[in-house]
Amino acid sequence: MSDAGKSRALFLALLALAEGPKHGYEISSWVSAKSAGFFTLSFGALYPILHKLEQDGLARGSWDNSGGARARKVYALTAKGKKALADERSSYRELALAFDRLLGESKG
Amino acid sequence: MSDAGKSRALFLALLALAEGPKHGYEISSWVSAKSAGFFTLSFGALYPILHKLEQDGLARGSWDNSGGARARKVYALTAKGKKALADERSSYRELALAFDRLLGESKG
DNA sequence: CTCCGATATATCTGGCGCAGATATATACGC
DNA sequence: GCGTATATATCTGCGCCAGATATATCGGAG
Repeated sequence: MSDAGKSRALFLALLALAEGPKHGYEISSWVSAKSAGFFTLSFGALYPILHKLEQDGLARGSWDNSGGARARKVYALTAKGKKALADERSSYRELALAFDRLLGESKG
Repeated sequence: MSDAGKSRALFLALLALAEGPKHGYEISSWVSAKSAGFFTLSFGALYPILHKLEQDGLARGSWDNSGGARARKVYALTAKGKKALADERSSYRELALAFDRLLGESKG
């Protein structure tokens, strides 16, 4: 198997952050909303990804304790993260093309 | 996460069998050839799938001991298997559409 | 003022899909 | 007789992810 599209959850998280800085809960909501419920990003999948993103320097996380809100950690894509997303995008495009070729050949 | 596209290997195996009955080794070769090497279906993934396909009545397997060839088990899609493939196809289409909508929105 | 649901982050567990390694056996060319 | 390609099969380990669980705060309903 090709390893393209290895982790959907990672791709979706990067996609959410590409629109602007967000905290975990917000990313999860964004994914559900923007995909009309088709995709769901569970917290059990999301948080480890967020930590890895920060650890690998793809996103910068900063605590927002601004008054009257429970503490939330806001993540913003770094330049490296934007590049990683671009890579994921082209991987996805290749994957989709490969599938389309296969699907196109057999039975219109 | 949506469970669409849960198993690429299964989809690829069904796709190979849709073109005509094949045995395991042949399915693996077909996938590599038709995708120009983009996809690879390892035997460790393929054989368990083939057994499950037979067990679930999606494919019928029959041993071919015809003279001068090592014994090979040829699988052919059943009506149920063809329906399963049609379902996989439409699942894939939905998945691709969902991704395209998401990708289209952020950064054309 | 208390309960409850929504917000919010986080970890742990188990299941599943798959690649790679390994085992076994036969056909064919050299 | 030997190596390579053909052929089926299982086992192991790793990575991804859903669901369960824990903890804490905020705002509104009662």
